[in-house]
Amino acid sequence: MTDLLSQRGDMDANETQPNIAPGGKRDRLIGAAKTLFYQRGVEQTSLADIAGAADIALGNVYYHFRTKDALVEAVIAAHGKDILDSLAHLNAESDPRARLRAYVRGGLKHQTQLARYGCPYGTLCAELDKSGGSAAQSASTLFNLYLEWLERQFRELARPDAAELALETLAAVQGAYVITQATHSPQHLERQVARLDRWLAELEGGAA
Amino acid sequence: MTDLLSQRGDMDANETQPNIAPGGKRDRLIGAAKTLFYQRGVEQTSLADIAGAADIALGNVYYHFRTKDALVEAVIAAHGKDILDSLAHLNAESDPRARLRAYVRGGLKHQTQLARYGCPYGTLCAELDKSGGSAAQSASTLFNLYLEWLERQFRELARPDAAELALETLAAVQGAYVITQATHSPQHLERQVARLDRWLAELEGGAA
DNA sequence: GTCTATACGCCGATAGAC
DNA sequence: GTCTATCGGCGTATAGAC
Repeated sequence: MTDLLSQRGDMDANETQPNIAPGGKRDRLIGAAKTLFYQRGVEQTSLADIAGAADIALGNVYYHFRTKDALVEAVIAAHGKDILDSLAHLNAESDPRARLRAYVRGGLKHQTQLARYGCPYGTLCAELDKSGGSAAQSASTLFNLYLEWLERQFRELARPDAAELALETLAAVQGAYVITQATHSPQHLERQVARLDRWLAELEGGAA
Repeated sequence: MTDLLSQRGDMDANETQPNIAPGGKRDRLIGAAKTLFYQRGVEQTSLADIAGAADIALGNVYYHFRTKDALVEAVIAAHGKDILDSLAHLNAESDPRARLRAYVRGGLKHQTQLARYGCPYGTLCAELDKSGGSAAQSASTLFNLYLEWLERQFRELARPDAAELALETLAAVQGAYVITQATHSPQHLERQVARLDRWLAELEGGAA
């Protein structure tokens, strides 16, 4: 999980400088794959679909990624970067309680997508886990990014049970996403988010 | 959702009495499919896998189910029956609070499986939802069975917010399952279940 | 009803021209 | 680096003997 974000896939094989420009193509492939994997699932998305969405010839995909699995890993790494970016954004909030409340309310921004396709990370983890490949382990690290951040916030609230609260919070959010997708009801998400926001607002714990 | 459990698949086409014996073969196919769909996912499970696990020739599968989708629907119906059975079992508890607590503790019986493959119904719903087929709608009815039962229990506890509490409970349980699978940690499930059990024990509400 | 054999299409991956 | 063409394998579904 340490070098999850520093790795650039599997390009730098043995050449000193394979290509200076990181190339829009590689990023376009990852972006298209990220979207399609999320909407249709990994197994239901063919490399031809991804290449088409990224306007790249099918055979050329293999220049950037040796196998489909390598592309999956790159998408996971891109998700990790997205998560770190959003957490950095949350850190701009004034105090830990405000950060936590902004975190749970953040799901409302993707209400429609969540109701259709569920949580991008949760559903990806669940699918890869059943496939049994090595990518499952990489995907589970995405949750750890959230857990560590959550635990830090609760510690700053001087809560001795910070680790417990972090798990409880993540579980509550994930549960809300699951029933939101299953029922296709964005209203359910609003209700659960409002409840969690209230819970955090009333949670005991002084600022550090 | 009404006739989810009464349908027997798509056998009774136009024959008066196609076959008296419901046949162990059909049930064996459904049982094998239920297990494999759960462990590997629907898309990753081929009909050859299922036929092999059920000791039935591949071509013969199509005598019992016109398409793979029909088999998926039959598995969903079987899940519905399992759920109703387990709920009927819970109804043997003396009072609604005891029934609710027995429900959340029930997950501990499948701790190992949950840590490996997640919730059988939740992961199935999530996968089918992305595939876009008609089976997704059928799968979502499984959650409704739980929601209706949960709401009934909270109503018997004289809670005016019974529907809200039902959603909250189901979301909490599903969230616990998601992080249990993602972290492969049965201990996390124990922790969350214990917390929910305590919450239910201390929840205000008199017996009806 | 149950089986074997096979049609047909799609997908991951490769070869090789440019 | 990028493209076209294609191989090999697998999966759903069907045909037809028994």
